[in-house]
Formats: sequence, C-alpha cells, structure tokens
Amino acid sequence: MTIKYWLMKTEPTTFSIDDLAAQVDQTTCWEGVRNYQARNLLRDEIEVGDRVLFYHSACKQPAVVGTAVVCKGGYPDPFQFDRKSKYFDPKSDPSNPRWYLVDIKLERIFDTPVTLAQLRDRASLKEMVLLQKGSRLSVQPVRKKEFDTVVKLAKSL
DNA sequence: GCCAACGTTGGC
DNA sequence: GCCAACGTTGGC
Repeated sequence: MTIKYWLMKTEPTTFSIDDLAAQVDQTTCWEGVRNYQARNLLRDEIEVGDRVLFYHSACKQPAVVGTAVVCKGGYPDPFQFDRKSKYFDPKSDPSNPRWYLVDIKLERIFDTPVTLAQLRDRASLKEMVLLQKGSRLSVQPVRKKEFDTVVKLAKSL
C-alpha cells in the first residue's frame, strides 16, 4: 500500500507542535474531530505510515510548523463516550461509533514554519485544499507533490 | 426534502 | 473583533 499525505489543523493555544514534542514517545491521539467529512478520512482513508503536515490555525501566524507520521490507524474516538469530556456525544452509539481518530507521532519540527502567506505565494501549491476559498476541513488530503514542496520550502527558509 | 436560524471556523 | 463561508439543526 502506498502511503498518503494529509494536513491536520490545530490551534496552538489548544495543542501545538511543541505539545506534541512533549508527549510520551512524541505521540498523541488526534481526538475531537467532529466533522463528517474529516471523520470519513480518519475512519476509512488514513493509515499507519501516512505522512502529515502539522498546521497551526487561528493564531497570529498560521503556518505549517512540522511533519508527523500516522502510527495508529482509524479507531473509535473514546472521548465521544466520556460524559465528562467536552467531546462527549450522547447521540453516538458504542456499537456503531460516530467519531474516529488516529494517532500521530512527531517526525520533525521545521526550523522555520512555512506560513500561510508563503504557501499562497507558491504557484505550484495553488490547488492545495488548505488554500481553497472557504476551506475549513481540519483533516484534509494533500498531494505528494504538495507535501514535498512544503517540506522543501521549509528547508530553504 | 427545503430552508431559515444558528453555531463554528479561521483569516485578517 | 469582524465577518465570510460553511456545517448542523429542526420546524414545516
């Protein structure tokens, strides 16, 4: 199976790439995605070994700040059944879970983040899902070429 | 099934 | 803080 490429958004005030680096094994579960399109990707598409662009959103400098690797494939998000969690979903049936997640492990923190503005400056990245008007998906597919371009850009900055 | 109202996302 | 864009909810 060939690996696939994704971009995952997070608000750094909630969970930043430095927080990821501080986890045991630099690994975390990506809980709390409550959007069906993203759910379908987490449940059906994203597999162990896939690569991830780690993106900081809703902050001063929106940017891809590093990369990660998927280290556990789609499985039901346990927080949907936890009454005390803010991600608790009373409508989710444990025998047919509504929400899924994956685990990711830090690969690299870019020395220099690749900002949203820099992504927009690259003609070859024009078609990135992230850059499309109104695009809000918090887990989204990335083409291999786009992934490679962003990594290369980070190294050149 | 339509669609208005509402809530959220996220750049600026 | 503003607001455009999008997703979800729920009455009909």
